[in-house]
Amino acid sequence: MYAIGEEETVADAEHVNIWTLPERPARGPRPAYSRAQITEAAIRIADAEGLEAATMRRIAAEIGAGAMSLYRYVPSRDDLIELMADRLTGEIDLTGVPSGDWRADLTRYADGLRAMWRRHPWMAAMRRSLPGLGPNQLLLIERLMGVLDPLVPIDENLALTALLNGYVEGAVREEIGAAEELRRSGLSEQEWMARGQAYVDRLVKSGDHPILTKIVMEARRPHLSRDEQFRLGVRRVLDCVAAALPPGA
Amino acid sequence: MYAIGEEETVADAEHVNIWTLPERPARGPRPAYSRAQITEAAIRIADAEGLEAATMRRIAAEIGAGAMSLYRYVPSRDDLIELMADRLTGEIDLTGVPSGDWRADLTRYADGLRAMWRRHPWMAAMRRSLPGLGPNQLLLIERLMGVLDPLVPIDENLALTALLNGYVEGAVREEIGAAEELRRSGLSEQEWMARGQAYVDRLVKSGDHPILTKIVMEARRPHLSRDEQFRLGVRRVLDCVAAALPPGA
DNA sequence: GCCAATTGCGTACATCGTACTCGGTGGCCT
DNA sequence: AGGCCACCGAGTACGATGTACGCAATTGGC
Repeated sequence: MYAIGEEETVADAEHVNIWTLPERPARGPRPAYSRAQITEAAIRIADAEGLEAATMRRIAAEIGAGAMSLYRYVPSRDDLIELMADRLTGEIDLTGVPSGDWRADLTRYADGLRAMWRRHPWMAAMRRSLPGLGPNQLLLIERLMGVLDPLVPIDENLALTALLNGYVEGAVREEIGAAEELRRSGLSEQEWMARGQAYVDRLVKSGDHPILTKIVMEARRPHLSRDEQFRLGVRRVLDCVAAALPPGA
Repeated sequence: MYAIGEEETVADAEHVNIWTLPERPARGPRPAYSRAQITEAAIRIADAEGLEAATMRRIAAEIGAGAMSLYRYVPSRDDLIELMADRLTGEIDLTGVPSGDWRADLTRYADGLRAMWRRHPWMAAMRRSLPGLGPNQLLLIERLMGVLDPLVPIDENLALTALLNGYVEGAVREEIGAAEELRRSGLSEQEWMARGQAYVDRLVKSGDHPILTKIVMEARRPHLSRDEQFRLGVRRVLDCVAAALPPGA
C-alpha cells in the first residue's frame, strides 16, 4: 500500500485485530512490561478514577514506563480498552456452565455480570456496538449460549440472551447511575445534590409531572435490598424465557 | 465561592443544570444564533459522521459562527449533547399515549424508539447512566410510564419499562452494530471484511467454537425482515409484562 | 444619548492520542 | 567469537480537542 520506514509500529497490514497480533516477537531484547501488566494498570486507574482518567501517559506512569513505551505492546488506546473489556469478562466465572439446569446457569451469569459491572462501573457505560471477540469473551459466548443451545434454535437463543443482558444492564445502570454521574461531574456531593435536587424538587412542586413525582417519592422510600430486587427481576426475565422454550424443558 | 472577573460565562453558580439555564437574557445585542439551531447542526453532523465528529469548532463552522461563539449559548459540550439527546427524544411521537390499550401503546413506543435510534445510530451508543430531564424527556416519562401506572405500583412499572428499553436497545444495537463499527473504524468495507472476517473464519475453522459457528452461519442465512423480527421480540417482552400485571388488565 | 450588559470571536493553553526517531541491547547466524 | 540487526524504552513533536480570557462592537433601558 504505502512504503514503510526502516521500522514499523506493532501493527502491520495483516495484523490489525488485537487478537491476531502476537504479543511477543521472536528476536530482540526482553520486553520490560507486558500486555497483561498494562491492562491491569489501566483497569486499576479506570476503577479508581473513571475510564477517561486512564490516559496513555497515566497508565505508563502507573507501571513506571515512558508514555510511548506502551505502543510497543498495544497498537492504540482503543485496542487497549478492548483488552480491558476482555480481561473483565474473564471475571465472570462460568466454570461448569452449561450444567443442565438452565435457570441456575442463567441466574449465575446474571449475578456474575452484575457483580463485575459493580466492581468496574466505567465498564457499564462503555458499551460497544458489537461484542468483543477476545479469548474470555469467546469462552463466555460458548458457555452462556451453550445453556439454551440444546433447547432453542440459535436465533431464539440470541434474542433471549439479549433480553437477559438488557435487563441486567438496565438494572446495574440504575444502581450505579447516581454515583457515576456524581463522579463524572467532579462535583462534591453537596453541590451535586443542590443542583440536581433543586431542579427535580421544582419539577415535583410544579405538579405537572405526577409520574416523576411518584418515582422520586419511591426513591426515598426504604427498599428491598438491592440484591433481592435484582434477583426478583432476573426471575421475571427467566419466566419470560421459559415461556419461549419448548414445553417440558 | 470565588471572585468573578469583570465578565462571566453563561453558567453561574446557581444555574448549572442546562434545563434551568435561560437561553436569552434581557439586554444586549440580539443573538445571531440559538440553542435550537446549534443543537440541530450538531445532530446533523453526528448523523453523518458520528458523535466524535461533532466538535465545537465543526459545529460552529456548520452554522457559520466562530468556535467560541457557541459558549454564549451552551455551557459545555456535554451540555450540548444533553440538548441533542432531548431533542432526539422529541422525535418519538407519543401523542395520545396513554390511550387505554397498554399493548398498543408500548408497541408504539418500542417502534418509535427503534426508528429514532436507527436514524441516529450514534445515540444508541451514547448511553448515560441516568436519564436526562429535558422537556421532551420529561414528557416521555410521563406518557410512557403513564401507560402502566394505573395497573402496577411504580417500582414494578420502572422494572417493566426498563425491561422493554433493554430489549429495544439490544435489538437496535444488533441491527446497527456492524455498520457503526465499520464507520467508527474508518476502514473501507473491503478492509474491514478482510480483517474481521478473516479472524472469525479462523475461529470457525478451528472447531473450538461451535456456538460462534452457529451464530455466524445464522447471520449468513436469509432472515425474516428486520421489522418482523423486532415485532416478534417486542411481543414476547409484552407477554412477559402481561404476566406481571394483575389478572384481567 | 449614554451606560452597562451582552454579543461574536480571536488568541492561548492544557491535555489528549500517537508518529517519528534515537541510542542501546541481546539473540541469532556465521 | 563476533557482528548484524530486530527489537527495546523513551524523548520530542504534531495536530486536534475543549474551553478560559479578553476585546471591540452592538443595543436596550434610562
